[in-house]
Amino acid sequence: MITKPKGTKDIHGKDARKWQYIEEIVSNVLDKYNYTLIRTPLFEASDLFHRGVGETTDIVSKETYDFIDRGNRNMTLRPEGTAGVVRSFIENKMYGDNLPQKLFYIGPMYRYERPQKGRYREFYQFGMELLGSDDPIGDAEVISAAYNIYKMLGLEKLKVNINSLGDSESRKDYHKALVEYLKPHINELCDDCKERYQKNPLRVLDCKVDRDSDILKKAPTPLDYLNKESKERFEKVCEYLDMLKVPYEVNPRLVRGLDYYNHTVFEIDDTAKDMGSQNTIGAGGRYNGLVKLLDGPDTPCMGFAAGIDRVMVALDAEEIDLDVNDDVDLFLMYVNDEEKSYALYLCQELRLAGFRVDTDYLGRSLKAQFKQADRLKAKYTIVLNSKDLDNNEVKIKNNKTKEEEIISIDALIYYLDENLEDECDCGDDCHCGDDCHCHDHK
RNA sequence: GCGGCGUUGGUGAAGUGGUUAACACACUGGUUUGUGGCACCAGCAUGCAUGAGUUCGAUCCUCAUACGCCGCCCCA
Repeated sequence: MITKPKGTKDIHGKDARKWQYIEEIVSNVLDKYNYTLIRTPLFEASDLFHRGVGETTDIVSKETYDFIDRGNRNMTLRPEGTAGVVRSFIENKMYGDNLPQKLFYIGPMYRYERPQKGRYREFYQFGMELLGSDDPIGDAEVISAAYNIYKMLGLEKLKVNINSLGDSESRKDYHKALVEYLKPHINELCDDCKERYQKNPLRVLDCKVDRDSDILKKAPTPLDYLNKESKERFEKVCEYLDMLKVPYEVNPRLVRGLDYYNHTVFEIDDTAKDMGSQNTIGAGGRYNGLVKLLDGPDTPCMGFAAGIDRVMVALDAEEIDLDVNDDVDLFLMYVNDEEKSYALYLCQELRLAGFRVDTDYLGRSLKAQFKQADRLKAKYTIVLNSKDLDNNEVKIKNNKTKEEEIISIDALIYYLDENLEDECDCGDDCHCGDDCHCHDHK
């Protein structure tokens, strides 16, 4: 038997409905912020990620899915979303359109890693990018949008960490200072940190092992080296976050793994137990240098990305059961051929009218059809009967109340409309019919 | 890239170096029922991830491979 590749998964059944629901919330919320969807290719020229994400990052140096296509081009399955969006921004000359450009994406990303909880080789992210604004309100808004999406999904145990790496000048100063500070202490650090010191000294800061040691507690942080401008900027971001009532914590030792960040960086964790070691459900920051690095005009940007797989883990850890509706409205039963063809027709009419309708496809006995209706949690059932059909009538049964009614076929749509309308359980006494966006109220 | 544990039917799983691989749920058929949901009866793994080895004989022991889960690294 051929099985799916390592670290991938099939999403189906009730889970698939949950995914759809999450994606719907993301789209709806970001639509209110006036972000528009952008879809970029799942694979790009390898150079895009080598230059954009950073040659020395682990993501690029050891986790990409690379392949050579039949035209001998080096291609890479995208390991993250920002590089592709920026490439598209430049290639389509969006910098010439109204700025800022406010874009969001949802889709699969690929990293060649050992799978574990909340981590797959093919995983899903949604993200947003604000391109062309350097104003701190953008930083605050992106963070709050991210926060609000999680809240909208019902997540409560959120922790927002923010920090500032400063502009390139501040960052350079700090880097130098940190290396000098750590140099005499090198042998007291854990083995991983010895390696980090060589490769990416900033990462020593959030080491899980040495985090509590005096060496790191006393180590300089990026905040200590912000120049005046960067510092004022960061204070503004915090001020705006207060205004937006986003609870956050300044974490001076927060650093990010991708090279393109500067100024504001942030991470949103879910603090519920059972999150495993992957408790970061989203992260982002400002990347003012990236567009220019990729040969576009110097354009300041702010962005965010969330791991949908991890959001699913978080929902699970917080024991939130997304209330997805997978019940069918009506199950149609039949016995003989005449009824069968009429069932086919009636199904179509009701579906076009907007109801979720199902029927038997296996020539099952009436008893088995009733069982099937129960399994599908049909709200209503109809057993087609030749005599009733001759009278242009059907007997419809409410499966909850067990009440049966004989109504004319012409009135069927109206009947279902009336009776299914108040099925909405958003708790807000809403009488939205088909176009229900009840979760908007929650 | 490194480490630990795991892999038995549609599902959850018990189990043993040697004829018929427990039990439950689900599923299918039947009986009963004023057209089902209850009850009862019957059916449902020639096979225990794959490959090789040890053995008279392996699902059970050994090794390798694949996949899964968890952790490290790293990251969403």
